Amino acid sequence: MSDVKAQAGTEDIARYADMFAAIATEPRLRILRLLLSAHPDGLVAGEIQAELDIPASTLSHHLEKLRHEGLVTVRREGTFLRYAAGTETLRTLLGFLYAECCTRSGAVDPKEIAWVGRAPNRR
Amino acid sequence: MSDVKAQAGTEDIARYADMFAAIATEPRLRILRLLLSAHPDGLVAGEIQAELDIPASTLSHHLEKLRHEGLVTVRREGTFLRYAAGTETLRTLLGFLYAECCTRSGAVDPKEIAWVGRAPNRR
DNA sequence: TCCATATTTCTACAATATTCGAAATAGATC
DNA sequence: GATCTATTTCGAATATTGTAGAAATATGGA
Repeated sequence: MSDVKAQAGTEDIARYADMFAAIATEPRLRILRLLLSAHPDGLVAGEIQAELDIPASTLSHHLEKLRHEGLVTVRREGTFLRYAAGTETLRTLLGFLYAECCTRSGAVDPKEIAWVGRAPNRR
Repeated sequence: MSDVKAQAGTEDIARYADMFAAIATEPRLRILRLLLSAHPDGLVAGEIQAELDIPASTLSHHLEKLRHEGLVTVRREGTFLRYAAGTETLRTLLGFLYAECCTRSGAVDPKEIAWVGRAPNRR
Protein backbone atom coordinates (compact mmCIF):
# COMPACT_ATOMS: atom_id res chain seq x y z
CA MET A 1 0.00 0.00 0.00
CA SER A 2 1.56 3.25 -1.11
CA ASP A 3 0.42 6.80 -0.58
CA VAL A 4 -1.22 6.73 -3.97
CA LYS A 5 -4.98 6.57 -3.85
CA ALA A 6 -6.06 3.11 -4.86
CA GLN A 7 -8.60 2.47 -7.57
CA ALA A 8 -12.16 2.22 -6.30
CA GLY A 9 -12.77 -1.32 -5.06
CA THR A 10 -15.82 -3.17 -6.22
CA GLU A 11 -17.63 -2.60 -2.95
CA ASP A 12 -16.88 1.12 -2.89
CA ILE A 13 -18.92 1.56 -6.03
CA ALA A 14 -22.18 1.17 -4.15
CA ARG A 15 -21.04 3.89 -1.80
CA TYR A 16 -20.20 6.30 -4.58
CA ALA A 17 -23.55 5.51 -6.15
CA ASP A 18 -25.21 6.49 -2.87
CA MET A 19 -23.27 9.75 -2.76
CA PHE A 20 -24.41 10.58 -6.26
CA ALA A 21 -27.95 9.65 -5.28
CA ALA A 22 -27.78 12.23 -2.50
CA ILE A 23 -27.36 14.99 -5.07
CA ALA A 24 -29.52 13.38 -7.72
CA THR A 25 -32.76 15.23 -6.96
CA GLU A 26 -33.45 18.87 -7.67
CA PRO A 27 -34.30 19.87 -4.09
CA ARG A 28 -31.16 18.32 -2.64
CA LEU A 29 -28.87 19.64 -5.34
CA ARG A 30 -30.33 23.09 -4.68
CA ILE A 31 -29.71 22.70 -0.97
CA LEU A 32 -26.09 21.72 -1.54
CA ARG A 33 -25.53 24.58 -3.94
CA LEU A 34 -26.99 27.01 -1.46
CA LEU A 35 -24.72 25.72 1.27
CA LEU A 36 -21.73 25.97 -1.05
CA SER A 37 -22.67 29.58 -1.74
CA ALA A 38 -22.66 30.17 1.99
CA HIS A 39 -19.39 28.32 2.50
CA PRO A 40 -17.71 28.05 4.92
CA ASP A 41 -20.27 29.44 7.35
CA GLY A 42 -23.18 27.43 6.09
CA LEU A 43 -26.77 28.23 6.98
CA VAL A 44 -29.26 27.50 9.70
CA ALA A 45 -32.08 25.15 8.70
CA GLY A 46 -34.65 27.92 8.85
CA GLU A 47 -32.62 30.04 6.46
CA ILE A 48 -32.48 27.20 3.94
CA GLN A 49 -36.20 26.68 4.32
CA ALA A 50 -36.91 30.36 3.74
CA GLU A 51 -34.60 30.56 0.76
CA LEU A 52 -35.82 27.46 -1.04
CA ASP A 53 -39.41 27.47 0.16
CA ILE A 54 -39.52 23.86 1.25
CA PRO A 55 -41.77 22.61 4.11
CA ALA A 56 -39.77 22.06 7.27
CA SER A 57 -40.36 18.34 7.50
CA THR A 58 -39.46 17.80 3.86
CA LEU A 59 -36.31 19.84 4.24
CA SER A 60 -35.32 17.92 7.33
CA HIS A 61 -35.69 14.68 5.41
CA HIS A 62 -33.45 15.90 2.60
CA LEU A 63 -30.84 17.28 4.97
CA GLU A 64 -30.73 13.93 6.73
CA LYS A 65 -30.05 12.19 3.45
CA LEU A 66 -27.27 14.59 2.56
CA ARG A 67 -25.81 14.31 6.03
CA HIS A 68 -25.92 10.52 5.91
CA GLU A 69 -23.63 10.60 2.88
CA GLY A 70 -21.35 13.22 4.41
CA LEU A 71 -22.27 15.84 1.85
CA VAL A 72 -23.35 18.22 4.58
CA THR A 73 -22.36 18.56 8.21
CA VAL A 74 -24.44 19.82 11.13
CA ARG A 75 -23.58 21.71 14.26
CA ARG A 76 -25.95 22.87 16.94
CA GLU A 77 -26.03 26.56 17.79
CA GLY A 78 -28.41 26.91 20.66
CA THR A 79 -31.88 26.38 19.32
CA PHE A 80 -30.62 26.38 15.74
CA LEU A 81 -28.93 23.74 13.67
CA ARG A 82 -26.33 25.07 11.30
CA TYR A 83 -25.66 23.07 8.15
CA ALA A 84 -22.56 23.38 6.01
CA ALA A 85 -21.21 21.69 2.89
CA GLY A 86 -19.23 18.54 3.65
CA THR A 87 -16.02 19.50 1.94
CA GLU A 88 -14.21 16.25 2.67
CA THR A 89 -16.85 14.12 0.99
CA LEU A 90 -17.17 16.57 -1.89
CA ARG A 91 -13.46 16.32 -2.49
CA THR A 92 -13.69 12.53 -2.41
CA LEU A 93 -16.58 12.50 -4.85
CA LEU A 94 -14.93 14.97 -7.20
CA GLY A 95 -11.72 12.98 -6.98
CA PHE A 96 -13.53 9.79 -7.87
CA LEU A 97 -15.11 11.32 -10.96
CA TYR A 98 -11.82 12.92 -11.95
CA ALA A 99 -9.96 9.65 -11.52
CA GLU A 100 -12.49 7.71 -13.55
CA CYS A 101 -12.85 10.20 -16.38
CA CYS A 102 -9.40 11.75 -16.59
CA THR A 103 -6.75 9.65 -14.90
CA ARG A 104 -7.94 6.12 -15.37
CA SER A 105 -9.52 6.30 -18.80
CA GLY A 106 -8.41 9.54 -20.37
CA ALA A 107 -11.95 10.05 -21.62
CA VAL A 108 -11.96 13.65 -20.45
CA ASP A 109 -9.11 16.11 -20.81
CA PRO A 110 -8.39 17.81 -17.44
CA LYS A 111 -7.69 21.06 -19.23
CA GLU A 112 -11.31 21.17 -20.34
CA ILE A 113 -12.53 21.12 -16.75
CA ALA A 114 -10.35 23.44 -14.76
CA TRP A 115 -11.37 26.56 -16.63
CA VAL A 116 -15.08 26.13 -16.34
CA GLY A 117 -16.41 29.22 -14.63
CA ARG A 118 -13.22 31.15 -15.28
CA ALA A 119 -11.98 33.22 -18.14
CA PRO A 120 -9.73 31.09 -20.37
CA ASN A 121 -6.24 32.04 -21.48
CA ARG A 122 -5.30 34.05 -18.45
CA ARG A 123 -2.15 33.87 -16.29
CA MET B 1 -22.28 37.02 -22.76
CA SER B 2 -18.59 36.28 -22.76
CA ASP B 3 -16.80 33.06 -23.56
CA VAL B 4 -16.77 32.24 -19.88
CA LYS B 5 -19.13 29.46 -18.89
CA ALA B 6 -22.11 30.97 -17.13
CA GLN B 7 -23.22 29.83 -13.70
CA ALA B 8 -25.81 27.06 -13.79
CA GLY B 9 -29.26 28.59 -14.23
CA THR B 10 -32.07 27.57 -11.92
CA GLU B 11 -33.62 25.30 -14.52
CA ASP B 12 -30.35 23.58 -15.37
CA ILE B 13 -30.18 22.25 -11.85
CA ALA B 14 -32.91 19.71 -12.53
CA ARG B 15 -30.93 18.51 -15.50
CA TYR B 16 -27.74 18.07 -13.54
CA ALA B 17 -29.74 16.25 -10.90
CA ASP B 18 -30.95 13.86 -13.60
CA MET B 19 -27.40 13.30 -14.80
CA PHE B 20 -26.32 12.44 -11.29
CA ALA B 21 -29.35 10.16 -10.97
CA ALA B 22 -28.14 8.27 -14.02
CA ILE B 23 -24.98 7.24 -12.18
CA ALA B 24 -26.61 7.01 -8.76
CA THR B 25 -27.24 3.26 -8.74
CA GLU B 26 -24.66 0.54 -8.42
CA PRO B 27 -25.49 -1.28 -11.68
CA ARG B 28 -25.35 1.88 -13.76
CA LEU B 29 -22.20 3.20 -12.15
CA ARG B 30 -20.59 -0.17 -12.84
CA ILE B 31 -21.71 -0.01 -16.45
CA LEU B 32 -20.23 3.45 -16.90
CA ARG B 33 -16.97 2.46 -15.24
CA LEU B 34 -16.72 -0.57 -17.48
CA LEU B 35 -17.27 1.57 -20.57
CA LEU B 36 -14.67 4.04 -19.35
CA SER B 37 -12.23 1.16 -18.96
CA ALA B 38 -12.92 0.24 -22.56
CA HIS B 39 -12.66 3.81 -23.77
CA PRO B 40 -12.66 4.91 -26.53
CA ASP B 41 -13.81 1.70 -28.22
CA GLY B 42 -16.60 0.94 -25.81
CA LEU B 43 -18.30 -2.43 -25.66
CA VAL B 44 -21.12 -4.29 -27.33
CA ALA B 45 -24.20 -4.80 -25.15
CA GLY B 46 -23.61 -8.51 -24.91
CA GLU B 47 -20.08 -7.96 -23.61
CA ILE B 48 -21.39 -5.68 -20.88
CA GLN B 49 -24.01 -8.24 -19.99
CA ALA B 50 -21.45 -11.03 -19.79
CA GLU B 51 -19.03 -8.94 -17.74
CA LEU B 52 -21.54 -7.64 -15.21
CA ASP B 53 -23.94 -10.59 -15.22
CA ILE B 54 -27.10 -8.55 -15.67
CA PRO B 55 -30.21 -9.89 -17.45
CA ALA B 56 -30.47 -8.49 -20.95
CA SER B 57 -33.73 -6.63 -20.40
CA THR B 58 -32.48 -5.06 -17.18
CA LEU B 59 -29.25 -4.01 -18.84
CA SER B 60 -31.11 -2.51 -21.75
CA HIS B 61 -33.22 -0.49 -19.34
CA HIS B 62 -30.13 0.89 -17.59
CA LEU B 63 -28.34 1.66 -20.83
CA GLU B 64 -31.38 3.58 -22.02
CA LYS B 65 -31.31 5.68 -18.87
CA LEU B 66 -27.61 6.43 -19.29
CA ARG B 67 -28.10 7.19 -22.95
CA HIS B 68 -31.01 9.51 -22.23
CA GLU B 69 -28.70 11.65 -20.12
CA GLY B 70 -25.90 11.50 -22.65
CA LEU B 71 -23.61 9.55 -20.38
CA VAL B 72 -23.25 6.82 -22.97
CA THR B 73 -23.56 6.81 -26.73
CA VAL B 74 -24.67 3.98 -29.01
CA ARG B 75 -23.73 2.96 -32.49
CA ARG B 76 -25.01 0.03 -34.43
CA GLU B 77 -22.52 -2.51 -35.77
CA GLY B 78 -24.49 -4.99 -37.77
CA THR B 79 -26.46 -7.08 -35.35
CA PHE B 80 -24.65 -5.57 -32.39
CA LEU B 81 -25.03 -2.28 -30.58
CA ARG B 82 -21.81 -0.80 -29.37
CA TYR B 83 -21.98 1.46 -26.33
CA ALA B 84 -19.31 3.96 -25.33
CA ALA B 85 -18.88 6.52 -22.55
CA GLY B 86 -20.39 9.90 -23.40
CA THR B 87 -17.32 12.01 -22.94
CA GLU B 88 -19.01 15.32 -23.68
CA THR B 89 -21.59 14.89 -20.97
CA LEU B 90 -19.00 13.55 -18.56
CA ARG B 91 -16.91 16.64 -19.11
CA THR B 92 -19.97 18.83 -18.52
CA LEU B 93 -20.86 17.01 -15.33
CA LEU B 94 -17.32 17.06 -14.03
CA GLY B 95 -17.09 20.73 -14.93
CA PHE B 96 -20.28 21.49 -13.04
CA LEU B 97 -19.04 19.79 -9.90
CA TYR B 98 -15.65 21.44 -10.23
CA ALA B 99 -17.23 24.85 -10.71
CA GLU B 100 -19.51 24.44 -7.72
CA CYS B 101 -16.93 23.06 -5.33
CA CYS B 102 -13.73 24.73 -6.44
CA THR B 103 -14.35 27.81 -8.53
CA ARG B 104 -17.57 29.21 -7.17
CA SER B 105 -17.25 28.40 -3.49
CA GLY B 106 -13.66 27.45 -2.86
CA ALA B 107 -14.90 24.60 -0.69
CA VAL B 108 -12.50 22.16 -2.32
CA ASP B 109 -8.90 22.84 -3.25
CA PRO B 110 -8.25 21.81 -6.88
CA LYS B 111 -4.80 20.59 -5.91
CA GLU B 112 -6.43 17.93 -3.76
CA ILE B 113 -8.29 16.49 -6.73
CA ALA B 114 -5.89 16.40 -9.64
CA TRP B 115 -3.55 13.94 -8.03
CA VAL B 116 -6.07 11.36 -7.09
CA GLY B 117 -5.03 8.14 -8.75
CA ARG B 118 -1.52 9.39 -9.38
CA ALA B 119 1.60 9.41 -7.33
CA PRO B 120 1.92 12.81 -5.59
CA ASN B 121 5.01 15.00 -5.78
CA ARG B 122 6.17 13.83 -9.15
CA ARG B 123 7.20 15.88 -12.20
C1' DT C 1 -38.05 -16.97 -47.26
C1' DC C 2 -36.53 -18.92 -43.13
C1' DC C 3 -33.46 -19.25 -39.34
C1' DA C 4 -30.22 -17.70 -35.75
C1' DT C 5 -28.51 -14.19 -32.86
C1' DA C 6 -28.51 -9.63 -30.54
C1' DT C 7 -31.08 -6.45 -28.39
C1' DT C 8 -35.13 -3.98 -27.17
C1' DT C 9 -39.93 -3.33 -25.80
C1' DC C 10 -43.81 -4.83 -23.13
C1' DT C 11 -45.78 -5.88 -18.89
C1' DA C 12 -46.02 -6.49 -14.18
C1' DC C 13 -44.57 -6.38 -9.56
C1' DA C 14 -41.85 -5.27 -5.57
C1' DA C 15 -39.09 -1.97 -3.44
C1' DT C 16 -37.79 2.54 -2.53
C1' DA C 17 -38.28 7.51 -2.44
C1' DT C 18 -40.65 11.92 -2.11
C1' DT C 19 -43.84 14.73 0.02
C1' DC C 20 -45.93 17.05 3.95
C1' DG C 21 -49.26 17.70 7.96
C1' DA C 22 -49.39 16.66 12.74
C1' DA C 23 -47.20 15.58 16.81
C1' DA C 24 -42.93 15.28 19.45
C1' DT C 25 -38.41 16.98 21.01
C1' DA C 26 -34.63 20.38 22.17
C1' DG C 27 -33.05 24.55 23.84
C1' DA C 28 -33.60 29.50 25.46
C1' DT C 29 -35.88 32.77 28.26
C1' DC C 30 -39.05 34.47 31.66
C1' DG D 1 -42.06 25.10 35.30
C1' DA D 2 -44.43 27.54 31.47
C1' DT D 3 -43.89 28.98 27.11
C1' DC D 4 -41.90 30.22 22.73
C1' DT D 5 -39.24 29.04 18.65
C1' DA D 6 -36.52 25.83 15.80
C1' DT D 7 -36.24 21.51 14.14
C1' DT D 8 -37.03 16.64 13.91
C1' DT D 9 -39.74 12.42 14.00
C1' DC D 10 -43.94 10.01 12.88
C1' DG D 11 -47.26 8.33 9.79
C1' DA D 12 -49.33 7.83 5.60
C1' DA D 13 -50.38 8.85 0.71
C1' DT D 14 -48.46 9.03 -3.72
C1' DA D 15 -44.98 8.62 -7.20
C1' DT D 16 -40.89 6.79 -9.06
C1' DT D 17 -37.58 3.27 -9.85
C1' DG D 18 -35.37 -1.26 -10.32
C1' DT D 19 -35.97 -5.83 -11.77
C1' DA D 20 -36.70 -9.46 -15.02
C1' DG D 21 -39.50 -12.93 -17.90
C1' DA D 22 -41.85 -13.12 -22.21
C1' DA D 23 -42.73 -11.34 -26.56
C1' DA D 24 -41.33 -8.38 -30.33
C1' DT D 25 -37.95 -6.29 -33.48
C1' DA D 26 -33.66 -5.86 -36.20
C1' DT D 27 -29.89 -7.58 -38.72
C1' DG D 28 -27.17 -10.91 -41.34
C1' DG D 29 -26.81 -15.00 -43.74
C1' DA D 30 -28.17 -19.79 -45.68
